[in-house]
Amino acid sequence: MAKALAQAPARKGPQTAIRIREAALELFSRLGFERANMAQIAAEAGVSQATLHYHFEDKFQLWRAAMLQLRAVIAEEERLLEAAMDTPPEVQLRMAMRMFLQISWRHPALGRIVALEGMAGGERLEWLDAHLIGPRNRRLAELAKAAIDSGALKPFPAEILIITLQAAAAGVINLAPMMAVSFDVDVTQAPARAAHERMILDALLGGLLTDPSATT
Amino acid sequence: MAKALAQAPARKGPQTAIRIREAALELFSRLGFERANMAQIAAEAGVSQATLHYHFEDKFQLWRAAMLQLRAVIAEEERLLEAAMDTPPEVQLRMAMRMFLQISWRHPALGRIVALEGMAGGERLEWLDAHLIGPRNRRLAELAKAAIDSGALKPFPAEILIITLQAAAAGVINLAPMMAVSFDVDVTQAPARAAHERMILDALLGGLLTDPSATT
DNA sequence: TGAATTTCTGATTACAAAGTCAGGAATACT
DNA sequence: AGTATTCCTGACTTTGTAATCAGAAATTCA
Repeated sequence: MAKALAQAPARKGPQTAIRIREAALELFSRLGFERANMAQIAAEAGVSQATLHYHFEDKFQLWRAAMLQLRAVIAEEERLLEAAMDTPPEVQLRMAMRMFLQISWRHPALGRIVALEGMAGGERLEWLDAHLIGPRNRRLAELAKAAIDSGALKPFPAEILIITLQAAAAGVINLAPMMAVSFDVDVTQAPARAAHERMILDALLGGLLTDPSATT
Repeated sequence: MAKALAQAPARKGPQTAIRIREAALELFSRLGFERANMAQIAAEAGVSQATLHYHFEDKFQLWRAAMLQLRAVIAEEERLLEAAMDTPPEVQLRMAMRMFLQISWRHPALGRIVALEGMAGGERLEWLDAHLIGPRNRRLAELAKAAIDSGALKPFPAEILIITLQAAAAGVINLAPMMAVSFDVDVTQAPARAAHERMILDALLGGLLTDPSATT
């Protein structure tokens, strides 16, 4: 009966595919690839499990399709960064981190996916590197290198610096369940988010700069 | 035949239980709870799968037993911290972070487990909070609060600060597979580790202090 | 209208992985 | 020696889950 209502257009194709991808993204990011199961995703999307296999060949392909949803987000970030190409690298880096924070709060799935697959290794990480995170990581590392060469950033290995900054920024967001259990703190509240952003951008990034007052 | 050698004492009980726990810890931490399977763990430990169920009731209990192996490590850290109770809180915090880094490099399992379960939530996180990470987290947060009250640390929310610092420190270690794929960098090499430690303790922690030169 | 196409589903299959159990082998106890 | 106990195993059962498939329902097109 609920079905009859939603099923008014029998060829509701693209719409259901989108719902499936959204449900898949949510569950994959919250639970990881193995723990998220097709039945759950189907239920979340309001379709039968067989429908998943009609739209997507197998679980891995569904996962990739869900990941590609995130590309639009990344693309937007890249567009904004391009527009600031002529500013000094340390300013670009700060902008990039600010965008990373905004994106991470708006799309916590991204950070969780990267953390999950980035720890595990394997074919899904290879795929992520090629399609989502690799180009971005390498560009940020170049930015850090440029900032180090110009003397604005302290001379730490650029790759380690970039990953550490991102891990610091995403940590509190990814570990929200632990923050709730250990501290009974809800970090999704606006005040917590604002403090978090200041801490990352001013204190931590500031500690990496040779002259913290320069970009503030 | 290899069995006959190792099996000299037929009641090799405790020894095999230990081997099982070690294998379980390694696999659980590398793959997470679901991806690690009993057959793998049994093979790694050199026993049959049924033996796992002889020593441990089920998979969850085996997981808990493996986690308890890590308690000794944590306990050592706590002991060292107790000995420094009379130093200023910001110095204690720096010590704690230095120990956290050492422990994380020596036992990468810990950080991976915390990241995996801390993102997912659920009964395993509750258990970890009660038995492994909760008391430690809360003590570090108290330390941070004290350092903030004394004016040594910038006034960010202590809980967020502590988790961010740990996430920053563990990030590069946990994400070693991603560092390898994205940058072709092996962060387990000594130079990378030394740079990482300086970055966390001096630059990042320094950025959180009101007077970075105080504890260096 | 009626055939063809697209979208979706219930029922089923295939398989992997957790968990059970009867019994064998070594050792300890008397 | 003989019995009991501990430790371990191969074979089996059960369960959870991905994947398949024949066909139903809706829609489009001729």
